[in-house]
Amino acid sequence: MIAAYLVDSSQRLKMDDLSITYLNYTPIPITDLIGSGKDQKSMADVPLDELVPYACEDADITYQLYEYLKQKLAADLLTDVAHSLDFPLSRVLARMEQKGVSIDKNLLADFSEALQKDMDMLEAQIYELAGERFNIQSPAQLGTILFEKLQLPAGKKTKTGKYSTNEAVLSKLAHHHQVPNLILEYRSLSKLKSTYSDALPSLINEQTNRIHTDYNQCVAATGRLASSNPNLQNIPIRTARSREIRKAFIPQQGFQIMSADYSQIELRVIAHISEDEQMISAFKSGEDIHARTAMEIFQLDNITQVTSDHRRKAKEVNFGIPYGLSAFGLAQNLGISNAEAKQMIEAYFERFPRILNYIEDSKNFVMEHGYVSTLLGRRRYLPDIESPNWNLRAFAERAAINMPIQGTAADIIKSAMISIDQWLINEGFKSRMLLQVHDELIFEIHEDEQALCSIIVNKMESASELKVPLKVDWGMGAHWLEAHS
DNA sequence: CCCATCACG
DNA sequence: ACGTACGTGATGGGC
Repeated sequence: MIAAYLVDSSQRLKMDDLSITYLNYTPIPITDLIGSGKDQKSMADVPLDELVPYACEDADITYQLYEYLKQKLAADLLTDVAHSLDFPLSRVLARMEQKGVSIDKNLLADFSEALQKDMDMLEAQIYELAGERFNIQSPAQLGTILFEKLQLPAGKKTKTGKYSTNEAVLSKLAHHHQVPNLILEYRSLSKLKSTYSDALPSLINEQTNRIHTDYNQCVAATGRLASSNPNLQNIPIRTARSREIRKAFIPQQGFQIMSADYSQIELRVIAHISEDEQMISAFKSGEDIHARTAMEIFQLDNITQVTSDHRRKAKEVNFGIPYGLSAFGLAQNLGISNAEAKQMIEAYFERFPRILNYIEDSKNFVMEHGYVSTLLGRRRYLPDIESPNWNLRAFAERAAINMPIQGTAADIIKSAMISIDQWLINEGFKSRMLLQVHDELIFEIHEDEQALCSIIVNKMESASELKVPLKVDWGMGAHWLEAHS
């Protein structure tokens, strides 16, 4: 199983102060790995987790290790995604990590200051209304204040039996008391400040003056990447104030930030895998897919009959399908009755019967074979499908539905990344790929190379030939927010 | 160290 | 009749 080997074998060198120099200029001494003199081991005896297969393009020795690891793994690999995709991609990721991204720390410093002021005001109001001071950040203390002192109706308990004070619970309390809303407001500001505004500037590397994330190729069970130290795949965007953070992601002098993202890639993948004619024709003709879904679910004859409420509901169904949605989950998210949600799902499957087939096929496949796989053959084993525990089995079923979809989308963008990076390097362009956020690629485009944008978009759209076209939206600007179309 | 919460696709 | 949508990572509280 590829993932299992890669988890242990191919973590790239850490991008701390030391290793940037290390990566660029110093070949890894082979003796560090196999020892020397009479302690010297054969290459074959080196535990896989000590091998660093692809750290430095310029170092012969790392290349040898890379080749060695390829051979070593070849005997064990079930498929060739490792060779065709993940090994080549590891070099692309190493380049992106080393390149890093510029951060406007003055902007973030000002932002932090403004956040702190607002938090201080909220804090005072909360203490006033609660009638005492307490730690707002402590769910335990907050629970006591809200549900014992103020006698507000407690919602769900957490799984450890304590009062839940999460977003869903506090929102429902909004009309009982002012405090819950103030808490929510305080939390969102606090999150922005501690996780982003304060943290990012402190991670600027002194040598490069940029921040360097780690891309982990081996943790996500679906084949997605993960980003850490810092995580640059969860930079805020959903609210007006939070997306200010994105203004701090800026290009170096003479460049612009360009962002290109796949439109509806997971739904397109479902359309392809399930071969549902309705959905394929909707994507082929470039229709508004949520409006089209609304027409089908609510049995409307004409697109002009689709209200914004229809569309909103249909969008939520489309969103939930790849997760193995339930009537309960849909009802919760839409604030509608269980019965209405159930009816919508039934109507959906009646109109998109092949999607239902896909779900049933996935469940049957995983029960028979113990795994599911993506278009390129990446596998996820789901042993819980045999569990006597109903809950674990249900989770495994939903994961079996989701992984081929999420994973195929990951395969596609990985393939695009390899071809774009190779092309940028081979042609000697100054522009570089900086970041990947699951369905989005972010570049730094040199001012003389703006013509590259349409070629990048083209390469992304032709990364895979599906039964539906792939569509990419893109934009360019003086920072990430402006670039994100 | 785990838990709860919340940021993203 | 069961509990409740998939995949991640960072933070602060509290034991």
